[in-house]
Amino acid sequence: MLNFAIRGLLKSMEYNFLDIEKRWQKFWKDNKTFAVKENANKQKYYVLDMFPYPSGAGLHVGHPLGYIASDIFARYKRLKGFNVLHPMGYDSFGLPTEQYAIETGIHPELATKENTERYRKQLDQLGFSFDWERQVQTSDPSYYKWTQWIFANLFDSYYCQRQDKAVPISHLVNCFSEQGNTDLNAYCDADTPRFTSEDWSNFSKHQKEDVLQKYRLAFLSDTWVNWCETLGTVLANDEVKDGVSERGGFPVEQRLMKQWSLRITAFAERLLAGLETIQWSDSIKEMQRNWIGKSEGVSLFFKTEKNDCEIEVFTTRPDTVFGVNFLVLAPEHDLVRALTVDNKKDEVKAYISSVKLKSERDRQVEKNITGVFIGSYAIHPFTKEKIQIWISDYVLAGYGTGAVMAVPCGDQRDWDFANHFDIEIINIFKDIDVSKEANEDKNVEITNSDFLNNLNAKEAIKEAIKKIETNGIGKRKVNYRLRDAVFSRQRYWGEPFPIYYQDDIPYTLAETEQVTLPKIDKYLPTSTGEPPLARANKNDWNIFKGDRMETNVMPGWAGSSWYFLRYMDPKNDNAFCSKEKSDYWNQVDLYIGGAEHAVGHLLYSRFWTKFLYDKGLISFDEPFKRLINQGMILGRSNFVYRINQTNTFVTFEKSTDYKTTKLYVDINIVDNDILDLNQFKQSKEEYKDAEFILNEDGNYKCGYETEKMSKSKYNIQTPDALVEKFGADTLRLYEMFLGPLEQFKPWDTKGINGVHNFLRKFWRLVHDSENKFFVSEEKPDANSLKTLHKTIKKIDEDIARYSFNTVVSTLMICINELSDQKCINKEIISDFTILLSPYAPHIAEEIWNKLGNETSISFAKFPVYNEMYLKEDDINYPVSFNGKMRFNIILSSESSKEEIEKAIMNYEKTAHYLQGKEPKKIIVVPKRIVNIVF
RNA sequence: GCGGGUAUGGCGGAAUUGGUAGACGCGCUAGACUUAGGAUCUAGUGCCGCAAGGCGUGGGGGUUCGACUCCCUUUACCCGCACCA
Repeated sequence: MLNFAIRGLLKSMEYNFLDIEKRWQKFWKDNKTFAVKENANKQKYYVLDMFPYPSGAGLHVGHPLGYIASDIFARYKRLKGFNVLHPMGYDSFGLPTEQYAIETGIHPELATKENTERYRKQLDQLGFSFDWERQVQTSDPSYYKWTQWIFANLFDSYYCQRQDKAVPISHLVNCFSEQGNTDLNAYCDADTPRFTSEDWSNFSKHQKEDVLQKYRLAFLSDTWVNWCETLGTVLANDEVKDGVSERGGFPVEQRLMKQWSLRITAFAERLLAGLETIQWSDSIKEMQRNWIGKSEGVSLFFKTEKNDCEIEVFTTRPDTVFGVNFLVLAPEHDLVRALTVDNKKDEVKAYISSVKLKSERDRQVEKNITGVFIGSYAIHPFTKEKIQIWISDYVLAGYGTGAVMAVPCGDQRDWDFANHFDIEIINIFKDIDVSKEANEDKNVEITNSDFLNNLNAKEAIKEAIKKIETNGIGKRKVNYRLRDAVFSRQRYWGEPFPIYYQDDIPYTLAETEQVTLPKIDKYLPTSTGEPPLARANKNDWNIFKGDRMETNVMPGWAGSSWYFLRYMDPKNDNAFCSKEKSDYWNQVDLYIGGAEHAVGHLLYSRFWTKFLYDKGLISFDEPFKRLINQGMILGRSNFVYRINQTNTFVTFEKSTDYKTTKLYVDINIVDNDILDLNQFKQSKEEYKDAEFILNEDGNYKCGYETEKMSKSKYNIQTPDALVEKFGADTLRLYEMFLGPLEQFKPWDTKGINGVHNFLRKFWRLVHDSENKFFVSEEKPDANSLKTLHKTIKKIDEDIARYSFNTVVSTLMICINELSDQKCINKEIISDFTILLSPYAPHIAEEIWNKLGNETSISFAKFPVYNEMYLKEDDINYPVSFNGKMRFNIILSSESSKEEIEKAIMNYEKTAHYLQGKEPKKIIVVPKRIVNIVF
């Protein structure tokens, strides 16, 4: 017994990570080790993490993965002499907290405070080198003041297409009063009316503002939304399932609502082009390209038979224009009402309301072909023939012009539609059968098409556009799928708009005024369906101007679109960030975060950055130079198998012999897939009397599956328990050791002992049996120098390609070799400690300190690789026969090709592998390999 | 349907420009020290085979003296987008 106690004590004396880690975390905090200042003499490096939303659930082992990688990189860059900006903060506005407030009545601000404090504790225990002096929090009024400020700037700007940049709206007003808008090249809504300077001066202030709204980069517009009456809110597409809200199952309808939008579409081309200048993964760039969805074609006008209106269609295939024999409009199209003939009105009305009940997603899933002929006709611009006008939900109001020229022979959807409604299919393709399906192949000759006959698609497109433009019936046009970003949320926990209304005209508050979130009694919409902020009375607002304040709030991505700039100058009261500071810190050099933000956050921040650049407020127009998306860490869920209608659970091996139900079991009561039966019985009342059918070893073996970590799957691994058991250094190393940063990988704690042993092995190398630190002052021997420099070289190379997992193995190999060499040389150990420090900073500080250093290892000098130490006198050549490696032979590195050939031909084993044949060819790659072909 | 990615031992993974496939770690096997081991140390460990040898990077084909790596083709899985005119 006594023996046991002493052993336990000795073991804890060995490498006492708990004590070491606590001590150094305190040291860093007390000494503000990682607080950073601008320093013109030092080269800057900016390493950023996607800041977390502080949820109530806290961190699981997947969260810190990216933070560990970025921290390693930041620490590495510091050792390399860079002035490193490595901040952290919280994206603290958001729905879950608001939902929690609705349920409990607890103010989101309070819940947010608790959550951020817990996050901070969990982050601190992992030893990150964040500069917490620079923390930002999007829900903090001193932060969102500037989010509001940027919004107000967007409101006061329009996009000038001549200068190709955002310009103050006051310029536009000047143009209007001097020359109207007829000769203006400014980005605006398609339905903007043309007016002269005289018109402008005669406009009422409402009319003037209506016009300006068509140009402003932040503007009010009627937008189709998924409105849920019962919840009193607008829902995102994925919150709607089968026409009802996912939460609660309440009915949802399409409704036109006045909402703030941001004119991101004005930046579409630049957002596309900018992708060429940044180092992001191909998949993310491709997703953004997809999202922007550029297509080049022509917009073509079809006159209508009776009315004097024209229908504009967009097409990428003007070459097929002679195949057009009907038009299809989106049911929501503006002209539908005017073009519907009297005896079709009821049918059209019924169709439109049936479409309105379907969400956009439903419409996409729907495969039934529906539509209505609205009774009137358009005139084909070339053949002058009468063609029918239809409406159908396969045409989307939000894409292109909301109308298509139907070419049934050349477009499968048009073909299906024509086929379904028995409309004629005109064939314009030579020797192609279109009676079974449309021909979408462009490599065919066109016929039956007047001036386009005998051309292929490519030539015909060119010709068609030429003719369309000279005839004045249309224009070359670039179309984007990207839509303007809806910027209003009918919620409470978000940034209030710096907007008030007077006579229903929106005005921004003065720059000196900041509106903050008013206190309200409940976090729910009003009984009339107004957003929660409408509950605030006039004197609940810190500022109240005009007739009413804006009661929507901004969306979650508002604050995160520019936070990387605020870190540069987090306490500035006079600007969102001084130009001086943003000039110094400049772009984010390395940005690490999850791929789930591929298009949302990453596109919007690019947009805001370009806007701020246009305004001359920053001097770069792409925010994140290099982006890395860390892969998700998946959980490993365990299952038990209950035999149906019984309380008996059968072990995995025998589960197929019975009819069973597979149930999740908490991974905390399972060890190596073996279930702890007692704990299982205690875990739930219904399991109290559970019976078991065990396997041959007398154990209950659980099934397992690898899937996303979530509470409901009982497979959450928190870092806390692991830090306590193995220490933060071990956890950091282990998360990196799991595999490539960008890959998805299952979490499994089995291997964690391995990296823990590595740290202990290092500790034991420099401590004697009494756990006394000991290194030798002698000159290092050649072998150890070789080991060290091999390691330095590989680490430099690996970090340069963000291969963090291989660095861990390299460090392990280094310690294995130094241990074999019994190397406790002070110089070698010092350098190794520095190499290790970005990964395991606590143990590194401890050893560094014991080595006699008084300052933190964080600013030590990264050892420099010296080729000299790796020189080899002998090379161990692998010798292959017909490409198959047979044996190794040690030869001098100085040997010539001839000498190598000779040595090998004389080698005893060679004859055996030649099987009596003569070699045809001997390939010698110096210092690499020898291959004998026979 | 379109776009992007992945596939290597029992497991996580390594192999950077075509040059010894399986580094490193887990697990497993045997042994040592131990009253004990979920500690430590030593040796072994891709598969088949007693061996010689053969086979091996999802499948098939090709280029090459030599292919996990390059080309063609195919399968499975993951991610994103989609009646996009």
